[in-house]
Amino acid sequence: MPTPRRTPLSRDRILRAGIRLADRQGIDALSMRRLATALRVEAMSLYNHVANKDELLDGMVDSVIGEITLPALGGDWKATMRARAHSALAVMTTHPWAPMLIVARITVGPNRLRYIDATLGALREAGLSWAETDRAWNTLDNYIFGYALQQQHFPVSPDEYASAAASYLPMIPAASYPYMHELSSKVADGSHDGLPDFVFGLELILDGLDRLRGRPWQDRG
Amino acid sequence: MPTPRRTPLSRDRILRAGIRLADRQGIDALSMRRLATALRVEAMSLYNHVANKDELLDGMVDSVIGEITLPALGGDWKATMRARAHSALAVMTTHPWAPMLIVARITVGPNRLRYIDATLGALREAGLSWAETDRAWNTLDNYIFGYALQQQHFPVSPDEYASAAASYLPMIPAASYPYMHELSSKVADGSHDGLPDFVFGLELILDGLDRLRGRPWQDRG
DNA sequence: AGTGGAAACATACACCGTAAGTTAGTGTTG
DNA sequence: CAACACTAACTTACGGTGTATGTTTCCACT
Repeated sequence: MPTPRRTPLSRDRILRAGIRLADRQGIDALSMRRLATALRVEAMSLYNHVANKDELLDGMVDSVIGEITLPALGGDWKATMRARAHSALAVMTTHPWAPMLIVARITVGPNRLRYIDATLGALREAGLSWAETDRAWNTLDNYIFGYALQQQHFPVSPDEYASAAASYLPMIPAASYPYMHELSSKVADGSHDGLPDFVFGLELILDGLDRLRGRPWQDRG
Repeated sequence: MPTPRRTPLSRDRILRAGIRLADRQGIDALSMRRLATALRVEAMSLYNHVANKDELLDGMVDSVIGEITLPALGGDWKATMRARAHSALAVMTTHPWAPMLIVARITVGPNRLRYIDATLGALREAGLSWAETDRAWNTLDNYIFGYALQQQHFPVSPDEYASAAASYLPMIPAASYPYMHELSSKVADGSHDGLPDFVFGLELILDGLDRLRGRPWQDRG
C-alpha cells in the first residue's frame, strides 16, 4: 500500500469541497451527508474539523470574501472603490450562493476583517471623516450585495429578457399597472433593454461621496 | 352544537398565522407542522389551501409588501420616494424575516406589482427617462432591502453598541487592521456612534437622481 | 512493542416537506 | 327524506435533514 488508503480530511479541504459543491449544485444541495459523500467520507467525520454546519458556512463565506481583490491605498480613491465593487460583484457571480449567506450571517472571519479594513482605509484617506467613512462603506456594501442578490435570483437570463417581457405582458394589464405595463412593452419591443445595471447605482453613490468629500469643512473627525 | 366545532381554514387565515408565527418565533420556526399546530389543525390540511411551503412563503411576502404605503403621484417626487423608502424599512423592521424572502424569491404577487408600478410612476413623472426610471427603482430597492437585511442580522442592539465595540477591540489588533481598530476605538469611546444610518445612503441616492433629472436633454425616451 | 490520542465510522433521534390514502361533514339533488 | 358528490379535514409513510452519542481504526510516538 504505497499511498495511504485514506487521504486525511482537513478543515481547508472541507471548505473547498463545500464551495465546489455549492457552486455546482446550489447551496440547497449542500448537506452534511452530501458533502461527506463528495469527500468519500461519512457525514459525522466532518464534525472533527468544523463545529457544525453554521461554522462550515461561515468558513466558506470568509474564504469567498478572500477572493475579492483588496482596495489599495494611495491611488485615486474613486477608481479604487470602483474596482473593489466590480471585483466583489464578480466574485459573487462566481459563487451565487455567497451574497445571501454574507448578509444572513454577520460573523466576521479574518478575510472579511481585512476587506473591511482596506475599504475603511481607502475612504478615510480620500478625505472623509470617520463617521462618513463608516456610512459610506455601509452604503456601498448594501448596494453591492443587494444588487448581487437581486441579480442572482433573476428568473430569466439576459438574452431571453425581451421575449420573457412579451410573454408576461398579458399578466400586467395597462388598466391596473400602467407604468409597469409600458415599461414591459418597451422591453418587449426592444426600445429598452431592461437589464439590471450595476454601474448606474454604483456611480450614483460614488459621485455622491465625491460631492461630500469636496464639501467645506464641518463636523469632521 | 350552536357553533361549528371546526372553524374552517382558509388561505388568508393560514397566511396571517404564518406571518404571526414568523414575526414571533422567527422564520426558521415556521414549519408546516408548527403552523398547523398554531391553527389547531394537522399539517396536511394546510395543503388544501396552499400548494406547498414555497407558495405559502410567497403569499406571506406579498401580504407584507402590501403593508408598505404606496408612493402617491403628483407631489414632490423626492419627498414621495423618501416616504416610500422609510415606509418600506419600517415594514421590514416589523417583519424581520421578510427582506430575506423578498430578495430570495422574485415571484411577484399583486401587491408587489402595485408597489413597483407606483414607484415607476413617481419616478417617471419626476422627469426621468424610462431607462433611468428602471435603473433608479432598482438602485433604490437594492439599497433599501440591502440595508434592511444588514440591520436585521446585526449582532448587537444599538444601546450596547459602544460597549460591544470595546469588548471586540482586542480581537482587532491595530497592527493587522489599523483603520478598523481606530474606528472601533471611536465607537468604544463614544466619539462616533457607529450606528447604521439609513438616511445617509438614501439621501445620497436621491440627490444623485435629482442631479440626473436636472441634466440637459440627452438619450431620453 | 505497546500505547495514547486523533479521526474515522456507525447508530440513533427528532424534525422536516409532502405524496398517497382515508374519513368526516355539508350542501344539492332526485 | 334519502342518496350522493364534494370539500376539507385527518392518518400514515417516505426519504431527507442536522447532530448527539458511542465505537472502532490507525498512526506516531515512546
